[in-house]
Amino acid sequence: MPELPEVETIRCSLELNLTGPRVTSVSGRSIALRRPLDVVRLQPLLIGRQFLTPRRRGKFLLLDVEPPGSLLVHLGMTGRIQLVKASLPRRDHTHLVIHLNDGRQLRFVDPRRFGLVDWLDPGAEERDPSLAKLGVEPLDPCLNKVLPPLFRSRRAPLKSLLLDQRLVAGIGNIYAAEALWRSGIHPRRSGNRTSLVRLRRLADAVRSVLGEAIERGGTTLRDFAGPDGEEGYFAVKLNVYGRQGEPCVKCGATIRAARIGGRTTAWCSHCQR
DNA sequence: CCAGTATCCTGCAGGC
DNA sequence: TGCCTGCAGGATACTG
Repeated sequence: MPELPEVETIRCSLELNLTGPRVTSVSGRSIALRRPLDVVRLQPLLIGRQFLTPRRRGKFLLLDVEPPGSLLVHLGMTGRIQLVKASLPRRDHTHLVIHLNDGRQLRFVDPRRFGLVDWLDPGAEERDPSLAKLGVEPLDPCLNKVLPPLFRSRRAPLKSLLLDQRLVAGIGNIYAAEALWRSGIHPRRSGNRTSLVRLRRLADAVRSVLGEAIERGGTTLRDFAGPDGEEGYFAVKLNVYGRQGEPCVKCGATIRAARIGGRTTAWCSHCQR
């Protein structure tokens, strides 16, 4: 489900609400997620420990604890993290529950099970097979210097390149489509057939689209810091994603959609060349 | 190495 | 109403 802005919003919420209490117990069912979830292994690693300020890398969350070590979390398509009172009924597909000594629980819920929760010993980050391959952080101010040469050496469609986490880490199907629309570039255009000027524009669009989404997430964050404290997903104003058949907000032409690199992609055939 | 496809899983919307 | 199909915001193993 979530892309970088949603993960960053969750990270921010956990920074405000998860640091402090200690873990009293860990429960759940060991089950096949993207990586096998091993609840029994997590118990001695987490019990008695305290969460520190969480970090994010691409769409991964790193929940550091003291003494040192980290929970590595990825939400896949349908993963959710809840930080709630223990009395709140559990949703279906709650795979892991971390009990805290202030009466709350950190829960990992994931119906489709494309997500993961794993343990990283101190220093294991660099060796983790998923983390090690990740490309540049898209919010890095240098993105418009780094992305153009990277994309120019590929002939896959820009849409596919944006989704490749080894090149840029954190963009998903929604924000890839939105960034292409914002920069006026056709999603099927090949990397090596796109000018450096336009690639710089694409990089800037990626940064601004993600940045604005995070700001809106921050706004939502204030709203949902309510009684149950459930993580919510926020509705960003989307200009092309899911709008096929509707008029382009810029030019009025009909938004089209097709599969590119196996993923449905929407674009404006007039604005995007 | 690169590009494209199949695949893991559940839930839901739409067609008949 | 129920059954079936296809599709969903992801990552990766595999193929050519």
